[in-house]
Amino acid sequence: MRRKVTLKQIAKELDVSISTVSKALRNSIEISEDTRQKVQAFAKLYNYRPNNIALSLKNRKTKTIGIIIPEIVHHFFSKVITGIELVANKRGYNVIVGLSNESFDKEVINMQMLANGSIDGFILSIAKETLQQQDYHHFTETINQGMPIVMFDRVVNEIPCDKVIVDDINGAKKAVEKLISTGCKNIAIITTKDYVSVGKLRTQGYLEALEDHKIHPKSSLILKIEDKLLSDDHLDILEKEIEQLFKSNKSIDGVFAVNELYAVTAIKVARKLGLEIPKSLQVVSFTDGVLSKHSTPSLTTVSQHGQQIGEKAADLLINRLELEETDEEEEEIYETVIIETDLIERESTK
Amino acid sequence: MRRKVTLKQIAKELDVSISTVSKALRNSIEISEDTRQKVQAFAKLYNYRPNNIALSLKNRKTKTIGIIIPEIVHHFFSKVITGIELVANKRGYNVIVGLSNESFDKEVINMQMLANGSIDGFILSIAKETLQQQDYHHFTETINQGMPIVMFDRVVNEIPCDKVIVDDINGAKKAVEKLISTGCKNIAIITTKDYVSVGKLRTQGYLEALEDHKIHPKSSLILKIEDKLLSDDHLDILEKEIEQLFKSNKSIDGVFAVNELYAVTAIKVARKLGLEIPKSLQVVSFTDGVLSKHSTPSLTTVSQHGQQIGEKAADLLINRLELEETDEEEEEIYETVIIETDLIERESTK
DNA sequence: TTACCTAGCGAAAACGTTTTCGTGTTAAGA
DNA sequence: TCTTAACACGAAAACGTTTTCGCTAGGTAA
Repeated sequence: MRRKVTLKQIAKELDVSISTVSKALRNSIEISEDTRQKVQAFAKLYNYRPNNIALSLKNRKTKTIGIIIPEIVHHFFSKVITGIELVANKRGYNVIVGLSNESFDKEVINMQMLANGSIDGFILSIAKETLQQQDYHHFTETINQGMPIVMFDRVVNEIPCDKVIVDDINGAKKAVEKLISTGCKNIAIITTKDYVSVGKLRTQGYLEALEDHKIHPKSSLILKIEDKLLSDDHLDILEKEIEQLFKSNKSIDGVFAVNELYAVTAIKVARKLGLEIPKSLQVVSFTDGVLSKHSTPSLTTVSQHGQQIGEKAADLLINRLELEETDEEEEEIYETVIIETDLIERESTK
Repeated sequence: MRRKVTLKQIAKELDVSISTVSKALRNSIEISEDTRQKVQAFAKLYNYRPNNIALSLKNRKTKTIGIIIPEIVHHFFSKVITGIELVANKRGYNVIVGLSNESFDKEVINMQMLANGSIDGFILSIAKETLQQQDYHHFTETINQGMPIVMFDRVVNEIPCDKVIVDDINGAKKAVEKLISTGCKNIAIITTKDYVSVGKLRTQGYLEALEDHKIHPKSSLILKIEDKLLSDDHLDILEKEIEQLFKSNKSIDGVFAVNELYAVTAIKVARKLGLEIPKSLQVVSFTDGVLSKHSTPSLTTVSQHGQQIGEKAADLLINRLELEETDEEEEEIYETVIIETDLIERESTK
């Protein structure tokens, strides 16, 4: 087992100085053709590669991006990571992942672990607990220390940083309009409590779509689920709540669910109640994940283009990192990119 | 914007030496109570944190684990990452993720990027292309340079490293035995071509289960799918193949699918052909993902405990890293941990 | 008084690079 | 022969730590 070879070892072996080796490997004109060849041959033989850590220390940058997301076992977030990784790698960066698990403390700790030199900047989506507590000091501190952040999906406006968001309102509008245009008169929404920003926005889109078509929203058709129910353990509670919704509103002919799970659960319940889909009940969901595509009936859904979001976020971050490099005057102008959604029509609507 | 403060700056500010500051912060007895308090107060005020990169360089270890997986938009792999991240964080390590995208080249490049000092060891699952080409030099080279590897799920025996694998054979046996015990007489398997190691093993389990029950396997009931069809674009081809299987074998009353997608697709096709599930056709799948749980009917499935695999892999790797540290004599004894599967019974079987 | 100990601190090396700034040798020009 | 310039290379600093080893001043023991 031979350890990784260093410049020093090569220098010693060839009886030249470290500087000479370094220069020879970088094809400096200062070094004679002879020496250069000798060094390069030797380096190749021993498979020399510069030590990244030493380079990071010297250059004061790591060429690594830190990602903090609430969870990874989630179609949308893993798609985003795929996108980030794609452009990061293309542009010579690595990606280091921290999971907040929707917890404020873990988010803070994870950011501290990474902010001490391990990475050049963050791409993150805020934990639910953080959104609830509205404590964002760890973000501002990080930014104040000169480390740029790009937020995606779950963002807060008061933080000065680039952001990549989904057009939740319009996405929801598209979904509801689809239901309206196919003849639904009583459209229910299954959404989350308002502190989940995306839930709130999608609810808003739902209301706007109804308003645009002169339909008066009924509060009995708006079901707000306590978000913790997303965890699988509470699936039965979720089912009960939805069943209650259907039973007390027999006239429902369309459902807009703000995520896949709510949608498939709604379908499951509806079937149990003898409703036929899409004939007597149409369903549209948000988030185009594996469930939408492969459940029966497959779901008409609003696609958020997670990968594209990741790609954009990575580009924004790296652009800013490399701009700082040349122009020490950083402009404090931050961008908010909105990624448009698409409505993907499948079997759950007419 | 104030940049991160360093020992040097604190030293200058307080008019002491760098060594004194360092020692004071680490509560060395060499430093007087007075100085210690002064330094610690100052450090706290300016929120001093040691620079990770400098520590990594000095200690010759990064406290970071490199993960290379074929893809991340996949329930099993993201579960594994969750597990790795969990114990890594608990034990003071970070996690850096590389995606091979099932490509040999990307696997090699990713490993090279990380192996140059960025990480202390790898946890990985081999890309399909690598398995096909059977070129494993990048693994042996990494190991020869003194960097430990832990492989999980898709492993090759000839590489000297710790491994964490699923008991695919027994998992498949459990699945098939479930079908047999509920009265199935003609059990088909939908699997992958043999170069995918896990597909091969699950097929083997299927055959063994049949044999154990004196059932003669029929080659017409074994459908081997070209694995590239897993990508969504080829869904229709997959459907056609399965339809063909059912049509030419009307007597099939049980299906064992080696992954969720094959299973739900089989169910879809079966329904189209008028088969009732689980009454006239029972289905068991491998991999307990989101589809199994939430599709209708929900799937009886073999759970691989991805998170547990991740946790175990991380523990194995970190144990080895910290063993190297104390005892320079590394024992070249590698462990292969087998994680048992569980059969989770749901609606797709009787 | 001499010798010695100890508390408290600083200098310097080391981790592996890159880069700036010498410096010595040789050959060409005057 | 002397000056100068090009050439080829080396020394050293810097990135931010930790740690070993010395050093000094003051105190204690003989």
